Amino acid sequence: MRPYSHLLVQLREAGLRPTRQRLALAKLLFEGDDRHVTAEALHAEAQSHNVRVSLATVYNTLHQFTDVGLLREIAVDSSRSYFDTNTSEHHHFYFEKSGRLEDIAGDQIEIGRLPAAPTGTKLKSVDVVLRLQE
Amino acid sequence: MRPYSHLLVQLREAGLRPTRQRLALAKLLFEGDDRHVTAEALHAEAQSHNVRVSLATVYNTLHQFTDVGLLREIAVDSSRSYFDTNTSEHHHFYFEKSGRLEDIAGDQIEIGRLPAAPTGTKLKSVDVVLRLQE
DNA sequence: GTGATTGCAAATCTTTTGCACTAAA
DNA sequence: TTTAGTGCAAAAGATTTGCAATCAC
Repeated sequence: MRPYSHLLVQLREAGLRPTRQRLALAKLLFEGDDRHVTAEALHAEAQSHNVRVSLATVYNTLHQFTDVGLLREIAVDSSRSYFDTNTSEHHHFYFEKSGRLEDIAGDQIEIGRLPAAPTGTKLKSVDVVLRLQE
Repeated sequence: MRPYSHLLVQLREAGLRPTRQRLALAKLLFEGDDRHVTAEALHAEAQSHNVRVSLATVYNTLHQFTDVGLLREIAVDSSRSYFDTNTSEHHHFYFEKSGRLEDIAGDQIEIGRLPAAPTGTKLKSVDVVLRLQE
């Protein structure tokens, strides 16, 4: 039995070499429930699982995964980047005090009407954030 | 005739001493059309108008104005903070390549249904960002 | 006067980069 | 081999902070 073969395939298909670091980070990110991570947090998690990865590689990997569509980057706080393992259409609660993000299923928010994208531009995404005070 | 008396009053009412720097920045921000600024951009604008203000004071002032409700902070890019002089309910187009923001009137986007705020939290705002590719 | 505000420079925090080393194909 | 990927340390960029000097009241 080959462990993590699906992750291996997933990386290969995305055109990324399945290196030890990428596989380990993919395992942390994609096994289990959907999650929201910062680079710093994922790096700490890797350390605590005895995965040796540099912070620079964590940053590189998060961006590469985002580029190939395995992750989605969420802008809710101008001081840190969050990455979401759920790439389907959905929205977010943002707990301002704790900095935590929580998914809102796409069908939980109905958007009735949208303005057209300005000429010469293409609508890339509709991001809805419900900011919460705790 | 006292110039900028309305700005002066506005600051006083907010509990902020109308210092030379705050008045000058308020003039740049609130006279004329609604606008979106970064600290860096406002600082540069002040310089070019021969207003001597330090960048640190621009940051302080933007945050103080935000705290008293004269500005609204917009999170669209994890690397810089934008401040919006339009504090009424509305949304934004974000031109990813150029980093420009454009207002969308509140009534241009209809949100039909929203999930309830989780127990123990209060909904502070509903932020909708339409990301555009140029 | 006295307490708030400012400016400067240093510090901090997140993220990126250059480059020699290592590993995957 | 050959080329992509990694780690490190340094650099970069945005923002904050400490503190003495200055200003508003």
